[in-house]
Amino acid sequence: MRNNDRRARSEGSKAPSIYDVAREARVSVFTVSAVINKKGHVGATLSRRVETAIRKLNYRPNLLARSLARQKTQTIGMVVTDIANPFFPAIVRAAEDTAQKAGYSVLLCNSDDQQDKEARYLELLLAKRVDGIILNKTPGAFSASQRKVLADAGVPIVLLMRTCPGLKADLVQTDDELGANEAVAHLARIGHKRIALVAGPEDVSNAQARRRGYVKALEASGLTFDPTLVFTGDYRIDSGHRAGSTLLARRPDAVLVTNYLMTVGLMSAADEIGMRCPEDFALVSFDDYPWLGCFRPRLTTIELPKYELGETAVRLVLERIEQSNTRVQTVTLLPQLRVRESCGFMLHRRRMSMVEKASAGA
Amino acid sequence: MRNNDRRARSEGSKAPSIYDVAREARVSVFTVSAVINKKGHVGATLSRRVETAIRKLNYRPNLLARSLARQKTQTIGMVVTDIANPFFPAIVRAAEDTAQKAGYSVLLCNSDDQQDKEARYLELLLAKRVDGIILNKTPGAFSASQRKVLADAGVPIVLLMRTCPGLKADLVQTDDELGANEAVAHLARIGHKRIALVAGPEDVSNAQARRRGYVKALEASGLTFDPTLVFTGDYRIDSGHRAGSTLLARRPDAVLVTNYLMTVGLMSAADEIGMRCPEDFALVSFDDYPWLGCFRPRLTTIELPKYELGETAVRLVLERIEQSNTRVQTVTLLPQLRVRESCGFMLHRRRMSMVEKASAGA
DNA sequence: TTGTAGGCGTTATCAA
DNA sequence: TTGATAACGCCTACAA
Repeated sequence: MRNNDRRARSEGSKAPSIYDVAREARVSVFTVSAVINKKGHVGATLSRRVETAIRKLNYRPNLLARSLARQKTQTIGMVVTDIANPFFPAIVRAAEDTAQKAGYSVLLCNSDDQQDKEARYLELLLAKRVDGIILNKTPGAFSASQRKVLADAGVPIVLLMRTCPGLKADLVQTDDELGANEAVAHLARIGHKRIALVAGPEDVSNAQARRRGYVKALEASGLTFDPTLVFTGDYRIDSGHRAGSTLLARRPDAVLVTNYLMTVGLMSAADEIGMRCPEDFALVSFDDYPWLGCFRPRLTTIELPKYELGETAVRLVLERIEQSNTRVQTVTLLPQLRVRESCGFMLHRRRMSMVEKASAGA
Repeated sequence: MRNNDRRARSEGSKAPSIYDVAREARVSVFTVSAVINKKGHVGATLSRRVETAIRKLNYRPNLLARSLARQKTQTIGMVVTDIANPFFPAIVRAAEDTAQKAGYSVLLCNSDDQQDKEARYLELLLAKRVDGIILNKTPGAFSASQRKVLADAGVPIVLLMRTCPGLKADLVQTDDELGANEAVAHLARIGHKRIALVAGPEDVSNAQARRRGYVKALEASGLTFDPTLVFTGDYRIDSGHRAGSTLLARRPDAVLVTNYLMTVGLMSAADEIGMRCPEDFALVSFDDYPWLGCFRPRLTTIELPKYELGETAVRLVLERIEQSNTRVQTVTLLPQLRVRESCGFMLHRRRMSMVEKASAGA
């Protein structure tokens, strides 16, 4: 009696509703709904009539209305620093794929590592009633009121690559301490003594881990930690450039740069002051990309499994959406050292074989 | 009488609705709604009472319900080939920014250049009742039924970088014929004769344009078009690799690669067969990235204004959402040739100056 | 200026 | 198995 009457007019422009289908098929909306959602228990005859009506009217369920009624949007929000940072596209892509397979969509937000932007986006996601959130937290913690808001909303949150002080939530990350450790150990093994570090923001958990790995590997290799060989950047190109100008002037043997954008900055700084890699300094960079193996210097990198990160993040939110009572879990994926040329390994090998020849000749 | 009664219980978990606010503020939902939407004409007293109630209950409008009621989702769908293709992140980012400023969200979809995926995503976007769609069309046209579906839905569509046969819609693109033309003209100018082309899919408009630019520049430079020097790829790394294996064996002086991923593939192929750029062959690539200037060879590129692309695409959809009666428009942005080393310009200069010296000495 | 009530397009409960 | 009808939470004529 509510919807069935109006719109008797031959649909001027508006999309057909479930009522239109019901009328066309001479059944009730319930039946139509049951057919659409394959609830079974609908007679073959009616079922067929409904199918026909749907095709005839070109009916397409309004997902908005469905979400409102079901109290579930089949959408997960994802806020990352910046999709234009090449670290994220693969992760986002993986998240999209995984979500899609499970019938979910992904709403992407860029925080630019700014807390106010992040806050606004989270607000938006809550207002849109997303079923879950994947969060690459900006540096720093949430305020008490923010934490309360999030808790009250009761939306599952999965942290991505960065923990958040005071927020107990699922977490997907990579073992960055291990990654940095291996990188530095490798550099030390092939003879580098003065190993510099271009670190990420001090209040970002993965930056801390990378720093720890650096320090520990230094100790384990019997090298002394030199604070003047550490530059703290913000994971962006500019800071990498500044790091290069500062650090390279101190003539390190090698430098570990903890993300790709900073490596790009550092390399241009090196260009400007005429220093070459690996001849004048060795370099290992976090993050690997398909193009790093085919340009010079071929970068030695610590690859982070980006696709798995996105996949896992979505898997965790979905699990929590389905049953929120399970206990918080952390998934830590393994990085992988890919030795190429920038670390000076080839130079090292050549030196070694020359030494061998020399001693053989003696 | 419908919503106000239930939920007298002290909100167990559910989010407060506008009715809760109304009750708390002892006003009607209308008043609350008016305050929220700043419709003015609400007394100062009530207004204040409402504000207080909102804060107290931590009320947050349900955007789903609002969308359903207003018949407007403030969301635009964006379907691109693959966000993991480095060409897209900046565009998507720009779109996100621009949309956000206007109060819209962006729903991102990856078609992988597969028509069925594209179709499914378009279906999804329509079901979600997005207000507009930005489409980086897969190769090929829409079927008649698809065109009808899209037309019936009445959703504004803006084409991005690729036209769609049979679909009259707004379009943002770059002048790729010009870009390719300038690149090839430059190559010819510095002495390259046998210039190869790694083209994109034949049924993609921008690939056609790039091919046209190549051919015309060849003609204008008095060089003959050699079909064996043209390889048709699909804008992905693998096809670039195949292009490299095939084309480089024919010893071209130079090659124009029409996107970055194919350049990556071609460069690794070159590595494998021991050919170096620019010594053994010159190269110009479409798309520029911040990191192309600091690795060797420094790539000469045709930069496409990615940010403006995304920005313009959103601007166009928004315009059409607001008034759909304006006539279809095409925006063509200008590419920019960035001469670095891979095109052999430096080698050319050196040769030139040697010639000068030689003739001076004579 | 404010309130009432119906509509947005679904789902879901409860009878029949 | 079906049908009527009340949510879902918001907007918005139409009244008051």
